[in-house]
Amino acid sequence: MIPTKDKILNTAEELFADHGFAETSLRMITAKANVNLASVNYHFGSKKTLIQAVFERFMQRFTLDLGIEMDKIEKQKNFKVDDVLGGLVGPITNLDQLRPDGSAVFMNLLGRAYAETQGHIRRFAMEHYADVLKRFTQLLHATSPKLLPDEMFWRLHFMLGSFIFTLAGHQALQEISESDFDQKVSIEQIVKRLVPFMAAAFSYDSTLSAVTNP
Amino acid sequence: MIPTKDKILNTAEELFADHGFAETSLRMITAKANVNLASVNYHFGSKKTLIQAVFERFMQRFTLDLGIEMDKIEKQKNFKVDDVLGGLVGPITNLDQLRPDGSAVFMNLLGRAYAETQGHIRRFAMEHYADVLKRFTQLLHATSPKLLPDEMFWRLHFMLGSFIFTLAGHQALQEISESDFDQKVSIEQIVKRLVPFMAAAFSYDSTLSAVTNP
DNA sequence: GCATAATTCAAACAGATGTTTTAAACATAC
DNA sequence: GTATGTTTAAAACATCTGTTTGAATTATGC
Repeated sequence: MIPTKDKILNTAEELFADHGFAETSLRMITAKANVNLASVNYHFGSKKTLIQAVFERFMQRFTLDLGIEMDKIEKQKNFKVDDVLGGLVGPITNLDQLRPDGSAVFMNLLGRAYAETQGHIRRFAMEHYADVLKRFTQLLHATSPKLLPDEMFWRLHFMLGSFIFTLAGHQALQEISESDFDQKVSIEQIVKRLVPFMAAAFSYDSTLSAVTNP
Repeated sequence: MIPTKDKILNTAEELFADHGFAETSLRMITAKANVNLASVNYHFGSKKTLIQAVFERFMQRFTLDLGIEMDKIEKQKNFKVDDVLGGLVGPITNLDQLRPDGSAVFMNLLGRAYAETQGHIRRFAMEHYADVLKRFTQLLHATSPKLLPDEMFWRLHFMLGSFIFTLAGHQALQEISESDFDQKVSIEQIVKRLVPFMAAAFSYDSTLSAVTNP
């Protein structure tokens, strides 16, 4: 028998990813999970903290795996941008073994969290991501030490946008890809396409403006 | 005296951008706009159509300007990726003359619309953007005719993600930039930094994998 | 100036929301 | 087996939501 607390988390996770936070009511969750309405407030205190709890499960696993991946990269002597960005593939796809379709669900949640109103999820997530993101930034910077800090900052967020946006909306993109090109793509394949694309952007030299065409 | 309909549109626009659609109630709008609650349903029918009306004002101007920009580029004989992407700068910044902080507001709305639940705004927007986006795609493809259609598709959406995500969250980024680097940046400056970055990504050749480092 | 239409207004509507309450059921320990 | 603490249950709570109503007001055309 699955504990009530877990039943709530599992169902909330699914519904949040599908419909968003504001659009998912506690009654929708408790009805689908077959638990009492009051149990959410009993176990989690409020809806807000339930949302954070849903995030926490994913983040723990993700940041753990990402940290390990960073360690590996750090030990390499001549790692490149592609290596650092490629380090994201594992931690993302590993979420699928945390739960069926885990990576997809997490990316949906992430996208929604970023568009969130008061940004309380964003703030909450940033606290947990802070150290990992810092290591990630440092490794990236090590591959392109010539880049000025402010340029680093912007490029990092440009990339972040592409990642979150693409993966949060991957369902729609997958459907289009299948109907237009007969290509059924997984999240892993999307990320693997995205990595060299962003790596090329990241390692371009802004001192030579782009006049290097034949 | 500003017509009630416009008062509603102006205030709704501001609140939607600041707080999101679901989190902005008609009572918040009508109170701030100093109009009667019922006037929203009288003038717009429903909240849903009000949201669309808010979008429409921006989209008309944006697509118009973007079309003009495309015409110019099309007439050049040897336009490059940077030229096509650079064509976005004008139409975006022009929104500031449509209304104070217009580009910022519009980008906020766009970001929120993309995270929207049922995607009714997304669908609505896509209908209006369809032809412009198609021209945009064609011009981009013309700069890199070797790219296979599916690779084109993905790169286009990777870029779209970077643009929308960055510009939708520009306020936070601007604040960080100012506190960390003492650099006060405008949306125009962000876009102008983003364009060569994405251009470099877009024009990278995936047949030669990235081994072209010194 | 009058009739007609368009707009504004206050009030109420019906329903959904998160949260709290109080009692019942359950589990655990002694 | 009784006492204690934990969990579930049904119901009510207060509040907020978008929308509708019907009368009052204002503007428009003649």
